[in-house]
This record gives sequence, C-alpha cells and structure tokens, in this order.
Amino acid sequence: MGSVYALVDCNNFYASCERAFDPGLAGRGVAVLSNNDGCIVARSNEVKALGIKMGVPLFQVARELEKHRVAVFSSNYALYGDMSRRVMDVLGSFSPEMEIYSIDEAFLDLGGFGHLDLDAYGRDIRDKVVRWTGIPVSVGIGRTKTLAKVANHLAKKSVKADGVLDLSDSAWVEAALERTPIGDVWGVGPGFARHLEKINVRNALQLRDVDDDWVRKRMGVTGLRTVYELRGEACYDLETAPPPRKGICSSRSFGQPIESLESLSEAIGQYITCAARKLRKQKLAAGVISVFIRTNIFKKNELRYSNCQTTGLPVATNDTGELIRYGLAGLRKIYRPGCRFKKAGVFLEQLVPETHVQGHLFDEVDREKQKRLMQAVDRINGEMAEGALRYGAVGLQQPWKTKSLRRSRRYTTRWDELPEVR
DNA sequence: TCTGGGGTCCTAGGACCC
DNA sequence: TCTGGGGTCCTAGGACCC
Repeated sequence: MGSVYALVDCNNFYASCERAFDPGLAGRGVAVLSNNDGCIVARSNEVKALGIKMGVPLFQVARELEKHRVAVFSSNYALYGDMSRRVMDVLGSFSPEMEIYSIDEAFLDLGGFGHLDLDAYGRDIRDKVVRWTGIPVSVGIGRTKTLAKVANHLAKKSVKADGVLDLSDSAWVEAALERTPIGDVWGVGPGFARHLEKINVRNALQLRDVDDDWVRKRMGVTGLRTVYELRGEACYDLETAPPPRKGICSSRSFGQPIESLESLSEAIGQYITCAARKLRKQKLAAGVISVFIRTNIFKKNELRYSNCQTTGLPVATNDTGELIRYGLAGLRKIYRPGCRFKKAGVFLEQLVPETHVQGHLFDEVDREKQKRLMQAVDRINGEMAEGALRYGAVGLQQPWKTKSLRRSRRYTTRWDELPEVR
C-alpha cells in the first residue's frame, strides 16, 4: 500500500467566511479586498463568472462590481483566522496525520485507509465541514501531494465531481492530467508556464512526459520534483510540525503617502511592535533587524526612492523597545526628505530560540527585567485588545494607517461584534 | 485619486581559503 | 596563445506558494 494524500481546500475562503455570518449574501456576488482596500484577493463564484481576475486593483473594476450589486469587503483577518482554526479542527478528526498548508488548505494522510471507499470518505469530509462551520470545501485525493492538488482543482471545476475527486486509482490519472492546463500545476508559475508553452507543453500530461534533462536545466530540482510527482513518485512528505521560521516580516502600504520622518518613525515603530509580538509568540529572538522604505512604484513621474538598512544587534532580542531603538536608528540613515513614501516594513532575521540567546561580556541591559515587562505587556494586550498598551513611538493618530473602510464584524473573536439574530 | 502581505527554496556568482 | 583546482560561505535575485 503506497502513499495517499487528500488535499482539502476551502472554496473562495475569505468570501465564504463573509457569507457564513450574513445570510443576506447568499446568491449575491462577494469580493474581498487586500489590505488598504487595494486589490481583489477573494471572489465568490458569481464574481469569477464576471471575468474579474484575482489581484486586479479595485478601481479598475469598481463600476462593474457596483453594476452587479457585488458586496465588497475589506479583509478581516481576525475573522478568517478564527474560521480557519474551526475548519482545521474538523479536518483533524479525519486523519491522525494532517499538515496545515495555508490558512485555507490542509493535506491529510490517508495512506492507511486503503480498505475504505475514498470517494465516500471525501464526501463525508466535505459534508461535515460545511455543516459544522458553514464553509464549503473541495477534496482532491491522489498518490502524491501534486496529484492531490490536480484532483482538487478538477473537483472544484467539474460539475460531475461535485467537490470531491479521488485519483488514487491510476486508471483516471491520465485523463485528469490531460484536462489540467500547465499553469494550474502546483509548482508551475507564470515564468515556467511560458517556457513550457514554447516547447508545446500545454497540459499536465505533456509535462509529465517531458525529458528529465530539459526540466532539470530549465526548472531546477524543484521542477524535476514536480514532474516526478505527476508520475506518481512522491517527493514531498507530509509536514505535520511547522518548520521553524527563518525570518519574520511586517510591512504595509500607507493609506496615504507620507513625507515626514516623524510619521515614518511611527509606522516603523508599529510594524516592529507587530513583528516583535510574533517573535515572542514563537519564543524566538532576532539577531538582525532590517528596515525598508519606498515611494510609490506605480508613479512614473514622481521622485522614486527605495532603500533598506540592516543592523546587527549586539545580543539577539525580542524586546519591542530595544528593537524599536535599533530600527529607528536604521530608518534615520536611509530617510530622505522630499520623497512621498508609500510603503515601509521591517524584517527580523537570524532567529534563535529565546532560551539559547548568546549573551556577551559588555551587555549592560537588564534582560530579566525586559522579559518581565514584555510578559506584562503581552498579558494586558491579550486580555484587553492588541495595541491597548503600546510604545509612545507608534503614535496615537496614525494618519498613515491602512484603509479598511468596508470591514465586516469580527463575529467570532469580539464580544461587542457578535452576530445579531432577530 | 485608487495597485497586498508574508513566506519558501534554489541558483549563480563573488569573496575567500589552502 | 596563455590563465590551477577545489572547497566553503555569503548574497542577491529569481522562481514559486498562498
């Protein structure tokens, strides 16, 4: 008995979350926007049918959306994160081994389930998730993760499959691969797709049969793994424990361009606060902090400037105040007056477990005290709300803040935003 | 007017070493 | 016409994912 994987993927996840709490949206198109209300990042089937593509700027399609009475939402990550957790809880009951692959997808190991009717099992998964969480999902089953992905794509598209497709029986694999456009294969992005189309490889079946040397040379070892996986040879195992993070990033576009060092410092202070919080949640400390700022890359006729400053810390830390101090010093080195900045962010790198921090001889910081302070801050913010207690450096007005004009309620994580029933 | 954010892995090339 | 060979480490950039 070889490997069998199921890929369970939530349909139009963010749009489905909005719908789960607002019955008035049934049958109506739903679109969800990126941060800053900039681009379309999730679409219900009605919106996809209008030909509105993933990632297009809102302003290009705003009239079209209005014409078709599409409900448009700012992204509401508190809601989506919580709904994701609920879906994953249900999925976890269907296999002892699960890999949470993204906010809306998980692989299940069905390797020991050979005696079962896998198609029926997949339908059971789909039915229970939608009944218990309100989120519709599709299930694809295959001998490798890449084949499970292929199955999942077809399960979503095909009316006959009705949301579940089992390709673990090799009899159906070729037909499925032939119906899968090259760009839909997991691991083939627009760059490789263009390359492949030049040599007349247009679907997954043709990709499966491309010469190994060609693939190795043009697509590297990752490309070769994809091809092997299409042949049914598993190259990727389930990753049940998330690998330790190598870097943590926090960045945002501003609601409106800013010029002053003061505002820029507030924004950077805010992003550092956010990144440091993530560090502590994972019990890590950072040895290096980088700060970057840039003007609007879409404005051809404005002064353009983009720069990044990386600073090594004497002792790895996850203390917000200390990181803000080094980060703002870095910012001052790259700040340029007269530029209209549109985006900024921070990276924390060289992450080590907080218990394994290398001290050094001349360190004058009281690290025990720092640690107790951070624990207190995190506890208070956990009980009240993130940001209830914050560093003066992040400001109060925050005029640079991301636009989020159409956010729905945080139905599941805030007492004051519970759904109401009449 | 209005254009997301957060990650991973791989590769090529340069610096440096013996 | 000529230029050693082999190794490591680091970095920047490019591909991909959601």
